[in-house]
Amino acid sequence: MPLQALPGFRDFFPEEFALRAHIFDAMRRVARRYGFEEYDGPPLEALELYTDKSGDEIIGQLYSFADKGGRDVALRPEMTPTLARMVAERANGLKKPIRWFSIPQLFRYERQQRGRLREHFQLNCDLIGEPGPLGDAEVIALAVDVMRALGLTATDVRVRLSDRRLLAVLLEEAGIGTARQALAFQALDKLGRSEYGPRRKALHEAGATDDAIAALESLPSITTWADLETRFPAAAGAGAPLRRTMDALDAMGLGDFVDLDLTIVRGLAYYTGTVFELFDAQRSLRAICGGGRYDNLLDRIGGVDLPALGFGMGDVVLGELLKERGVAPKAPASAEVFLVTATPEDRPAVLKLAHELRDSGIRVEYSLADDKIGKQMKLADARGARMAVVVGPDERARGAVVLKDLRTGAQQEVSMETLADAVRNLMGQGR
RNA sequence: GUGGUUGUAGCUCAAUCGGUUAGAGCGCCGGACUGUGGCUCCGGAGGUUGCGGGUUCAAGUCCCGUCAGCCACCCCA
Repeated sequence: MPLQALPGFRDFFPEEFALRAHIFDAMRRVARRYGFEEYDGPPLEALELYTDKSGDEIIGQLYSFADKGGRDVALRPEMTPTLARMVAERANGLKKPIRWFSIPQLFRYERQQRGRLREHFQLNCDLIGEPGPLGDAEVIALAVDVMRALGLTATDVRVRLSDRRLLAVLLEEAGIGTARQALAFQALDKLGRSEYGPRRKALHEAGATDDAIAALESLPSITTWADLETRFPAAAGAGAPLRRTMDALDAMGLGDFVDLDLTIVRGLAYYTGTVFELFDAQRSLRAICGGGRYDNLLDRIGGVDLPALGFGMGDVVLGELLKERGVAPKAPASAEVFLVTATPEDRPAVLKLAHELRDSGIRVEYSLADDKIGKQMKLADARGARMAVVVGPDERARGAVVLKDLRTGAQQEVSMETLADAVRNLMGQGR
């Protein structure tokens, strides 16, 4: 066996490529529907773009090396620094809010697992220059609509939504101040999992009281505004932006997808407000999508002080979910019409007709060898062709061919001049 | 990076206690059905049992290493 693809990298055979194209297509269609414009940047960047000011979380698993000129470079692990640079370059000339999206291939060097490779494609949508909660709703709605465009419903996929501004106040009220906030965020993220134990201990050692820890542990049980206002009457004000975001999603008719979930904090340190993740409803896969508001990041990276928010949605977990839910596309028929020669003398007519059909946009194939009709028909069938056109001497003498519907088996004689029309006519039926 | 677990045709799997030439279904290729596909029948190709070492008269099977997949951790784009 020849060399395989590197660990964590994928070969896309036609069937897999069909799934990828299906996902990309839904992403593009929906993003454009929201008025987002597509952009891209280089897949290889200077290492310092990531080590400098970006979140330290990523640099440990950068896919980096020295190029032949001795430059330290890295395959991009995320799109945000590139986006920040590009926006900063033209910030003055761009009408706000900026709505941009991209589907970059991203890389990271780490041990692969299911749903987590060394390479993936990720839809990135960012809304820049809008501080208000309607912007948050807009971006979350976009993510949800990609799910819907792919045939997923509120019983397949859930949005878990929180807000760091609200969390900070809640923790403060519970007796966990800003000094211990990072620890508390980590603990919150791990709550209910086996790794929570050590975080709890760390919190305790950092001086958090038993009451404060108990309050933190009760946050997952808060799933409605009523719960929140009952438990933290004084903190409800800090939840106002989040509430307006959720109200907007309700008004759009997408409320069914959304759960208030105070355990969502996101790993990246730069989030400053709304944070959200999309999961499969059964929670058996990793996150499909994650994002939030990062109002200070553009200033830090690009030197342009603009509020912003966005999300990343990877193709790997999403593809697995589509297969699991049975909404992945079947590989499309490679040819719609298959032309068959009865004798070698029919070849020129087949070539002419095939080319005319192709010119009119129909997917056409024909046997390249002078096989017997039966064998050519077998190939037509294997290709999934909707119909076959048999070109033989008898009909050809009359300027006609036989058009056969491979689904019903019915066939009719059609003049060569009207073949394209007859084909289109037949394709219009059924489907 | 750490720990656990699994590796047999393209795919899904079989092979007694360590015992002849590692099998089957599907798929693929070819043929029969002689101007018409699906069905059926016949034939064929395809394996260094992931790779390397060790134990043994004998290894797909036991041991060690390694690589790869999966799971958990780290981390989570």
